[in-house]
Amino acid sequence: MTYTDPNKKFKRYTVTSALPYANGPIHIGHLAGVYIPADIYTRYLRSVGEDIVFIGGSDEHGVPITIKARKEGVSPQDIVDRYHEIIKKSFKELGISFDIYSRTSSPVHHQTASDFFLELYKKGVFIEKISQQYYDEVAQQFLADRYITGTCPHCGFEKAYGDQCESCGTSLNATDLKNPTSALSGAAPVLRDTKHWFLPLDKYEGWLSEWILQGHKSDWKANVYGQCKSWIDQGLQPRAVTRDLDWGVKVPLDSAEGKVLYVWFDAPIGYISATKELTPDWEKYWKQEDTKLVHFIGKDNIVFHCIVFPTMLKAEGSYILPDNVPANEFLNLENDKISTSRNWAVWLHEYLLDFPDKQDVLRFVLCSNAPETKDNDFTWKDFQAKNNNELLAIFGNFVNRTLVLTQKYFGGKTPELGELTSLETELIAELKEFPGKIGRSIELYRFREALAELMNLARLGNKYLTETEPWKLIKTDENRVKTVLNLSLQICANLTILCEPFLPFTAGKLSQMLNLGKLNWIDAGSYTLLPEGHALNEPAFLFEKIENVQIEAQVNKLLETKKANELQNKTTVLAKANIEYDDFAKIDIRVGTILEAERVPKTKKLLKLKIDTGIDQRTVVSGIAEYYEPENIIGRQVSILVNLAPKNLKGIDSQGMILMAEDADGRLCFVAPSQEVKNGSEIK
RNA sequence: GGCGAGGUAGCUCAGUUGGUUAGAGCGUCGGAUUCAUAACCCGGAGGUCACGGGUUCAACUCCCGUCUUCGCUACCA
Repeated sequence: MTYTDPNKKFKRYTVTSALPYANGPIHIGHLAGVYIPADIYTRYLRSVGEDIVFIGGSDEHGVPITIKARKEGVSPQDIVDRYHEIIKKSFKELGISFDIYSRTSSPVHHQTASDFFLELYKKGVFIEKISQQYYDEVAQQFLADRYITGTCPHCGFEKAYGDQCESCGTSLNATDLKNPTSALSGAAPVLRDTKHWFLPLDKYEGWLSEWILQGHKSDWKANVYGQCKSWIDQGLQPRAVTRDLDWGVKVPLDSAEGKVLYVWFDAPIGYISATKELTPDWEKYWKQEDTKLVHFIGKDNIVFHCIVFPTMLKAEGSYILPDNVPANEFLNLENDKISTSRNWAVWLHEYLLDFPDKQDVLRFVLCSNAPETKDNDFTWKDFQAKNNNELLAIFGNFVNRTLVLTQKYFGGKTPELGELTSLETELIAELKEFPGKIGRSIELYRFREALAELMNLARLGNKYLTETEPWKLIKTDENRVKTVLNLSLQICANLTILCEPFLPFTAGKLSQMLNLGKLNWIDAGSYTLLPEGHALNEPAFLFEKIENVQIEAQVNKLLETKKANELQNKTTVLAKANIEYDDFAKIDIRVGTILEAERVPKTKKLLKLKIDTGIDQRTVVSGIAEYYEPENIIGRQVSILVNLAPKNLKGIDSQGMILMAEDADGRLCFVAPSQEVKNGSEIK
């Protein structure tokens, strides 16, 4: 029985958490954004007595995994096996309570995804398109964009990938590359026709608009709603659901040899296949209108879960749609973006080793600091402060002082509840409100708020003890002390129930110390959870202080990473292959002077320059607007490549290229003669 | 440039449909206390609600503009 659905519109819940990509371990960003909120939500609903399945699993297909496998000389299966195990184990140790943690390489998933595709195919949902794609004739296969390297058409970097140039950061199409080379065989690939199936999102625009823009205007988070609106308003395009690749779910059609489902198509179906693996009753969790489907994801996944996947479900026809998609923003680490490739992260499996038995500390910190409404920052100093000054000082300390006093005065047995003063009746009335307040916040996906409310219950307890001063009263009025400690113990019992979704390990310890049986949310709010004379177990600390040395060790670890990264940045790009003098002689570089400069409207980086090259005056468009103000560069001498074929940019014919030096972080500056020379002077 | 989400106390965040004196936690300062892991409890200080206009009797809240952070997207010979 939930607080926000008193009429019981929903009879059961399907909660999914984004499938982590199995090419690396889990870090705190994943946890704060997705898994901790999802786990709190799930544990709460279980405690409330709802029928719920909590689904997770590894996303194991896609090109990056095949690339990593090639690099390491192992099979893609080896890669996903490795990370799947690390991820699964670390989730379990943190207490993320999946009902099933599956994987998309499982046979059930392959079958399910395949069937799903076939069903849409039979319904005539897809459109087929033939396009040209690079094919490696030596390796006899089509090449994913990532498998093609070549010269970047923008910056000339020779090892740009087919989807992106790592030198200038531009995203590319493989067909943009000059001198494309296959990473498989080293051969020059050729363009070949290939057929692919597309999901025509454009045809569902009207429906999406009605369902999301009208139907979920008030209950979806602002960031989620806004992002969806932005996509729908801009107009949706058909999206390819298949790829030429041999790692993934095979396209179940005769004419689709060597093709697999595109990873974004197969991954969300993983939620369904995992449910299938979990229970033969899976259909009621996916196909009955009285099931509430909730996707926990990060903001990078909004479009897939709000637009693409629902369109797939809608097109299939027999599935329910998500009721909510509570996407979180991003978590930063020590003022810098978390990055797997730069190793700038706190890795869960490392945390679990460095801070044994402190799962709840991480859960607490990441929940209280979760990026629910905007990007947030994790710092080790804050981690320490939250543990020492809140979790320990308020929660742990209250429990400890209550148990120690009970041990001391009453031999560890729950004393009897005597006469109640107005102080107690107020306390009892307040206590009664907590389950509802916390529950409602959780149901509305306001986990920070819920956790803060939980802490307020411990505060209430501390205040009660301070106000009644049982350590003084014991000398004069033992009966009164019995009442005070009885109620304090009842608060501890309530904390046990209410903290479980957030701090399951603590709940376990508390339950053991209080010698409690299994209690549920419905029991909370009561002041008679522990009967008179109930024997307690030996008290122990719930939390321990985190010392400066431990924090310094973690900070130093990050500083090391930073140093290593800087070193790496300093290493310059390797020299290109040798050329003959004749090749160089073809290049005509002159010194010229900037006569005019203005911004190209509606661009961020482009300046339109008029250059006196000594030969002529010509117009050049240059991407330097982020580094130079137009008015500051007029009259400057620059180097200009004058015999480059003209190119039209934003409607302007650019006749040449200004030479720029670029450092590791992409900053540009002019390359110019060290003293003024005549315009038109050759550079050689 | 377009779109989306932000910009509120030193830090992390609340502020519902515009309505007394803008709130909370942590930190800080002071007090009280000693049952408790120097913890708890009480109190104080601390805010031009990014900035500039406008609507209104009244604006953190609504409208317009500017600056700024993050994300997506375009361009960057």
